[in-house]
Amino acid sequence: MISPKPPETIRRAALARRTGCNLETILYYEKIGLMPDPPRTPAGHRQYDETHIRRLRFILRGRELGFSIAEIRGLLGLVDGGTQTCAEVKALTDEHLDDIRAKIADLKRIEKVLATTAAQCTGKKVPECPVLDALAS
Amino acid sequence: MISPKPPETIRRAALARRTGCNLETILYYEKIGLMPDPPRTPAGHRQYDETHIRRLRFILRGRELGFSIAEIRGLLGLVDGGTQTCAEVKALTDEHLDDIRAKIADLKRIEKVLATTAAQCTGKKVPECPVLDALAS
DNA sequence: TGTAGTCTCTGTAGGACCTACAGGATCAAG
DNA sequence: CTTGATCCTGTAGGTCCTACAGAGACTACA
Repeated sequence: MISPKPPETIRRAALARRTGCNLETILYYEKIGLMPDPPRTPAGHRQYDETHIRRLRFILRGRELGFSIAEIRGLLGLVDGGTQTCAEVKALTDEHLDDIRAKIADLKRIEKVLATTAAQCTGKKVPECPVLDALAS
Repeated sequence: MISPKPPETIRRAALARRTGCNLETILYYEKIGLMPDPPRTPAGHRQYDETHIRRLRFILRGRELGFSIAEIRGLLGLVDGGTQTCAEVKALTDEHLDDIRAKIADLKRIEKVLATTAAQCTGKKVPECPVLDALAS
């Protein structure tokens, strides 16, 4: 009898390729506890699956968006631990929401300015650029 | 005769307070060339003005939004240097625009998920959290 | 004018978050 | 069974700050 669904594991290099993550960073995230210790082959090679891919993508995107490791740990904690009370989760979530909405607002301001700048680009010199004003206020 | 407008300078600690920046980080940004060498008092103390405040706020917010020092340098270069051609500025700007729009999209996805999560918080246990799914796809 | 308190300077060391490499074992294809 | 890619552990390095040390300067108030 053939086992109906072999677990479909990938190794570290494949995980790196599929997420765009640096090879070594995967080890680092494991060391600091952001990524779980994965199962190993008898020879000690790490075996990852879909859940690892999703988790790593989340971490990477979070970092790109300016969340600290601690903040990502917090967000992941909302997923991992069923141990928190609902009130705690709500407080944490609301905090993150405020932060995220502020970031969206800022990015939109930059976007608008850059789009305007790009639109003014018609072969002349750089206009008196209002980029700073947009963000510094 | 009184000089009609004294230049209104502030010192480093005041700049730090008004921007939320760490005191030492100001020196660091000066060292790496993100902030200009400001004028000094006869005794060598740095004198900052409004333009420094605006520039520093821009840098800080940029960092919070996940831009690297190099990227911020690029954005500031759009302001500082009148030396680039318009085509170069446009290419740079468009690149940044793509990045920024991707970030906005991601943040909106997280926002939606978190808002949903928060809304489900009614005193029960943590729901099967779809946070990962929202970002990892 | 003294003197306390806050500020400034330069320099260097340390922390957070990766990233690269060394030296050796393992694996998959031909 | 060899070859080249991949894996392991460990450690050293890079970026981006952050903190502190030790000495000097500025401000306010008695």
